[in-house]
Amino acid sequence: MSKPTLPQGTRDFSASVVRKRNYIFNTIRSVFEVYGFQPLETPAMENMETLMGKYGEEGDKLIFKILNNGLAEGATPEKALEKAARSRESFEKLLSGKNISDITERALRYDLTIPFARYVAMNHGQLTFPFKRYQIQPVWRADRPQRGRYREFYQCDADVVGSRSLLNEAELTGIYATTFTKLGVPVEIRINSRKILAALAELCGGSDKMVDITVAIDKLDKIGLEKVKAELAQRGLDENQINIIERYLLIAGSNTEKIEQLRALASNNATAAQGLEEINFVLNYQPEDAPLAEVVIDFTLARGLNYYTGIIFEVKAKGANMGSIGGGGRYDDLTGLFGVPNLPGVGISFGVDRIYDVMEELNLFPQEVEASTKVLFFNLGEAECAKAFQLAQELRARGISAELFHEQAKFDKQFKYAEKKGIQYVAILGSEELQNGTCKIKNQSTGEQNTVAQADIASQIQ
RNA sequence: GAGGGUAUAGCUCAGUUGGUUAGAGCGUCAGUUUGUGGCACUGAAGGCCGUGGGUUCGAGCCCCAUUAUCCUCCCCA
Repeated sequence: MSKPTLPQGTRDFSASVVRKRNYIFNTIRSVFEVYGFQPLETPAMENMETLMGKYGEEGDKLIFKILNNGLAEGATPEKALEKAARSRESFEKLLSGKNISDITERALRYDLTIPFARYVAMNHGQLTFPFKRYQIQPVWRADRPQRGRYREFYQCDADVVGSRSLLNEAELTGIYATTFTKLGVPVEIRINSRKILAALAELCGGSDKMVDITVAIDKLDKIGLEKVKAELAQRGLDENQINIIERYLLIAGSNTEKIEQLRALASNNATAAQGLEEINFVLNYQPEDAPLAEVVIDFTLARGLNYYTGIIFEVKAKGANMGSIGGGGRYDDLTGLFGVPNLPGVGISFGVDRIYDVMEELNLFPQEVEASTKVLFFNLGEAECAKAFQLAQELRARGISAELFHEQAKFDKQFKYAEKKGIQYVAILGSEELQNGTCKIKNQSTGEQNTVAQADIASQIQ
């Protein structure tokens, strides 16, 4: 019998990790709530056709598919054989990349946006627009695990659907800013507009080149200007076009400086002007009570998902070696994919698992997040134990977490248990205290110890 | 999908040109110590050296394969 293992890229979470993760979830959820978003949950699995083709060619490969049941079963042996034969045929088709619904018709959720779009398309008659929902659930991707990348991870999404107002973008920026400030994580919220990228493509003489251009410039941080230029040339852009892109990529400085430089470069392009207007609007609504979040323009920001049409977001933690910890943007017609056209939307996503890793790396979790049991009653004899049990119950009734040591044991052992579990107070109730109706309360961190009346224990440990 | 590293005690890791009975620190358990923990000391338990082949008189060490895991690229949260 070999040791049991976990599927690649999945994890168990022990008590302290769960507590810290919940701290992040609760912080994000509370911000979503105060901005007026409503919760939604969708199933772990969706129909295959709901997901396929929504994330690009690469994305389809990363979707976890669920094998159909009963691939070789039937009411009679003959039918079972027939079914098995059909399954074999379908499997051949699957291998050659054709119709696969005979083999797999369900798949695990890949993100929260597409299931949300599916939900809105199914329920648009009942919803009040603009519809603001948030969703905190795990998603699954058949990616190769590595640092900051898991096969099962949580996303926390907030989307507004049914409104073209840029106020939504401003509010979502505010959600990012307040959440990361509450969590104590210094971040850069990078924004750009797909319209700016479209304008760049227009300036280079072909909107059809937009994908080529964005794919190449998105790599600027990683491979450098020269290699980006080489890649552009390889993708069929001429010297003049590459020249314009180079000037575009060299835009730098403060937000206002960047805007000026872009204006100079794209002075008479209407699409660029629209994009700049969007960016300006969002910048003018920067929240003032969120000092840890800095909103910066990043004209090289492109983002892969091809359904974005307006403002796009990406969040990077400052001082941590980690990819983006959040992202999102505006999509003009997401539900169109599901037969309900003309419903625009905009949304953002938090990557909790990466936020956790960053907070762990930068040591940002407040100590009290890990607090468990508040007080441990020592077990010092039969009668003492009975009294301690009663006192523990009284504390529990008042919402104070209390434990009674499970057996009579030496002080040493009971103290060590309290220490290891990080229990803040121990309550010592021995024969003497039992007789006097008192109890000794010791603060584990300071070593301070007081004898108090049994009725006063709760107030003593608050 | 492409490339690289690692695999030895519960955990982190040593292990000499290939040579007798594979080590350390931490952790665990027990004792010093049955009314005051964290410290110290003493002792104990705990290993098919990832798995399968091969080379050799002899393999934890060399070779091949395989699996797992970590990292990089692609892409992403």
